[in-house]
Amino acid sequence: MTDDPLASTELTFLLGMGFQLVLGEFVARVSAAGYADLRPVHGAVFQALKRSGATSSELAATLGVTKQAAGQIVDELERKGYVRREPHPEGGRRKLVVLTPAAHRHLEVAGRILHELEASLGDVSVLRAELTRLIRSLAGETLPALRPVW
Amino acid sequence: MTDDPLASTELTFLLGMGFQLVLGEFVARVSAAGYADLRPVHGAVFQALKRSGATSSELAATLGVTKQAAGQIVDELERKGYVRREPHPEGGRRKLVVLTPAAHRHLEVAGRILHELEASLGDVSVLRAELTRLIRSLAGETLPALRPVW
DNA sequence: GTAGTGAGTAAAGCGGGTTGACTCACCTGT
DNA sequence: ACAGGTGAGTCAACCCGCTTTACTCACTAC
Repeated sequence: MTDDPLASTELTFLLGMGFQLVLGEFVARVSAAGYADLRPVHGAVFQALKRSGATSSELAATLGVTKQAAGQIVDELERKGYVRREPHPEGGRRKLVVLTPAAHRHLEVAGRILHELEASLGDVSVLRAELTRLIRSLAGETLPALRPVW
Repeated sequence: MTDDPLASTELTFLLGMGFQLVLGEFVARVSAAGYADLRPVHGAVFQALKRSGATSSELAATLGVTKQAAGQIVDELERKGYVRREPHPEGGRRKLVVLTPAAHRHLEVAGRILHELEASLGDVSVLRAELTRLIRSLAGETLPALRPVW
């Protein structure tokens, strides 16, 4: 017990493995809930758009990718019925990308799954506090985009 | 302070962001130390081979990729002078991939950087314990391969 | 010997991004 | 009024790292 190999494993690997396991479990449950056509990056898109939408260039900045890549993701989500491109209220060539009701339903399901998952892990309040401290000490005030990392 | 936005952030995102930040800092320091030609997966290869080498098929299993992908990685590291293919002592078509002195030097540098990085983060013993608990509860005894996730 | 097994390799394909070039709507200065 | 600049969007080409498919070859078992 005291010689658990994890005790001598680098912190970096512990973080990576923890993230990989939690994310894998989340993706599996979301997929089982009928969303096998969505990748984690699509969840990030939904989060970014859920308040009042955004242009795809704004979305690109949030996701930390080029605007072309963001455009491709929006194309795909539009084909699948999760977003629509509307004329932008401020005009120009801008288009406002907004979520459809299907996307809002997905957000509810994904949120529920995330909370169930977190609850099944026991008391994670200490872990949350420690991670928060770690993130603040490395990133300072401004949090970077969580790049698609899978 | 009590309304830190991170307090209401999903645990999954906290893990991902922590991992991304720590890994990014590690990669930046390793790169600055003269190893800009190496990706994290190469570090995983070095770890897997450092004791007594392995065949590329064994390496593939460790990394969680196909044997062709492992072969390509070995090709690249061989070109860069970090590994050699030797005849395998047990014969067959097997080849034993072993590290060159350059790779061992890299392992020393990377190890030192990891420990400096961890030390600069203050007391991470609680974080380590919590992560260990999380990983055990999701993965059980057998730890999965840490897939290249960047 | 002949058939099977398993390591290694060659080639093509693919997913998800980037780079570069372009169009078009709207400023802005003169 | 209109010439030039600016920024959003999009098309096309490319690239990287991995997978899939198909094969060659060394050895083993019958």
